[in-house]
Amino acid sequence: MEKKLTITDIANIAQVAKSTVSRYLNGGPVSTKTREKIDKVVIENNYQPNTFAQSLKQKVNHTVGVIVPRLDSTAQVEMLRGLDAANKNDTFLIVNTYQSIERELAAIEKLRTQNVGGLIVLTANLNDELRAALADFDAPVVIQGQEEPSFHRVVMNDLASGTIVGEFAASLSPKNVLLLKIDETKDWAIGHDRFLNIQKRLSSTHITVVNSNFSIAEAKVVAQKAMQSQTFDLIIGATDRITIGALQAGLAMHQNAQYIGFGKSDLSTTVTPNLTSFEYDFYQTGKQIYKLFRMVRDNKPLNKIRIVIDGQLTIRDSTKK
Amino acid sequence: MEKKLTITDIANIAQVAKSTVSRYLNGGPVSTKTREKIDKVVIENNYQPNTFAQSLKQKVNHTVGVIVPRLDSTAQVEMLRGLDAANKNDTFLIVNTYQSIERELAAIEKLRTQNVGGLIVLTANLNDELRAALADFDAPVVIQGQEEPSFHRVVMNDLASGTIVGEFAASLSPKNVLLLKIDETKDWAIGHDRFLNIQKRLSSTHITVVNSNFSIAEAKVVAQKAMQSQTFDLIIGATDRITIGALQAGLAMHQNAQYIGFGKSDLSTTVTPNLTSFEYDFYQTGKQIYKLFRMVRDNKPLNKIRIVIDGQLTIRDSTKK
DNA sequence: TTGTAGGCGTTATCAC
DNA sequence: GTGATAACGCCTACAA
Repeated sequence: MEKKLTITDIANIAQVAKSTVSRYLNGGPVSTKTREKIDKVVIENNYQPNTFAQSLKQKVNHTVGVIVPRLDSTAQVEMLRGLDAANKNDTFLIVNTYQSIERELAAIEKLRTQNVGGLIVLTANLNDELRAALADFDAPVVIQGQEEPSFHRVVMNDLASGTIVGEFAASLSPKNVLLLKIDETKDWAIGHDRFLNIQKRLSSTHITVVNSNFSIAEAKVVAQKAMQSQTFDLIIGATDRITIGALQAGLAMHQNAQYIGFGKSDLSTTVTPNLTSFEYDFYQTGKQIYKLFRMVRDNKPLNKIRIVIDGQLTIRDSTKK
Repeated sequence: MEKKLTITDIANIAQVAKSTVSRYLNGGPVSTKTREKIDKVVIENNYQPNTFAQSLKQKVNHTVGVIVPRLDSTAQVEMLRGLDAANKNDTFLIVNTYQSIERELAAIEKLRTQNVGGLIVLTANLNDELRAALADFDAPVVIQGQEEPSFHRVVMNDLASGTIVGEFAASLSPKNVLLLKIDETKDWAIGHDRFLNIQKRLSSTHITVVNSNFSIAEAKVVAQKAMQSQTFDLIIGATDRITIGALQAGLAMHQNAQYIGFGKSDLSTTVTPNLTSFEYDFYQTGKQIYKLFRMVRDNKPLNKIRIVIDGQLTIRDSTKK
């Protein structure tokens, strides 16, 4: 816990100029003899360069802010894992905004004052204010989750997913369907796109649509209420968690429905019955996001880039009667 | 996205010396007239001071590294939320180590080179190497989760919890008990302390002890295997997730047991039946950790400080026959 | 109250 | 290959 040594200190100890030490540290040309001298001193004193001084010079900041709406979500955590896996030499500053717009704005502002070298916004759900704040940001920005033409983005192909799920759902010939979705003003991709084609494919079936939030508990309450007046034979939830809430409601209300979820949580295979679910690979998505970010930072493309991630339907017990 | 303005730039524009601008920025004495001049320029140009240059002088680094073994855990995320809530003006650098010792060592090393102003290690599970690395760290370190006398720490009172759970379990007069725990070499607090007094209180009952990891899936597999040769009427899992895995195994194997978990996940109240669980308030724990960290950083106490968090048993349907 | 002149630790440029 | 020396952007005596 002694005070940190500087490049000057070890230069003095090793009897060389500090510029030589700097060269040594950065792999510049150094004679074997002096290299050994410096080696010794550096190791003995466990020298660590001062990052601030380095960054002060280098100007390129390798800290990138990652804004995530919540951490208690498999999708988010998997994307973070993907970012980590693809990461070359950046440091991620993860900021949890707890699904609050105000916190998100504050986070952007704080990250700005911290001069992060870029911004990755997961499950971006932008209003005009956020859009403006991000557009103003003086470093590359990549967002994920929503179709925002004015930003570089990685989006899930929710329209196509809906078609696939809708077709599969139709093939089950349900009589009375419950759709548990998210308010589309809160999450357009999930609340609107994901369900658009489901509803189209089931247009000849009786459908009840109810909004929930992302928690199991809320989904259970909402589903239970819907079940008081009707009996459903197919329930599609906007996420696995939501579907699980519905499943528990179904159990409590003794309704014997089939269930379909979205996501790739470990929950789907551990709940009984195992959940049929439309799955996105969020780990790979995270990698893609990082790659896109690097691309944007390095090449500063003129046009906004859009990457689309497809998923696939995995059929499990919850849709086998 | 223009190049950043410096304090010198705005000094030039405002026709004052840069030291005056610096004083202005730091609340030093500035006349109303010049203040207004500078105000104008700063706002118009949306000036942001360079954190690196600032930190280079200030020496006190307000970036705190937070090492967390996993993010897909209610306990961890709640502690992070507590840290956020208690946070005064630090920036947390969250590093997920994915439960890997190597990654944890690497994380410590990386955080060291980043000169973080401190370290908070959640659910610290230390081996000698980690212990050494942390002891060497040239900034305050606070750990959580394990009884490590050589570190400032916040620990859960797992011994007392075990007593409470054990007594309650005994009151259910079970005939055959399954304990699903964690390998004690992997997590002493949970694997050993948490179960020590449970086993004591149930010493006159037939007990089977099996190890699992923290995932629902693994717990289910392990429990199912145990159930092949025996029928249990009480199952106690080391965490809620583990208990839920067991519960699903029980369902699959048509065993009608009672269940007790540990933790405070939203799962316990959404699963059917609702889980009786010994609950710790990890959000408050997170706050405590931050307070302890601040205390340590500011006062540099000579002795290691230990804070103990108690929990409470919440009885729900899973132990009501 | 203001401005001048260092200095924080590092890297980059240039002579040597 | 090496070593002065000048930046980087900010802060802080100190002098004016």
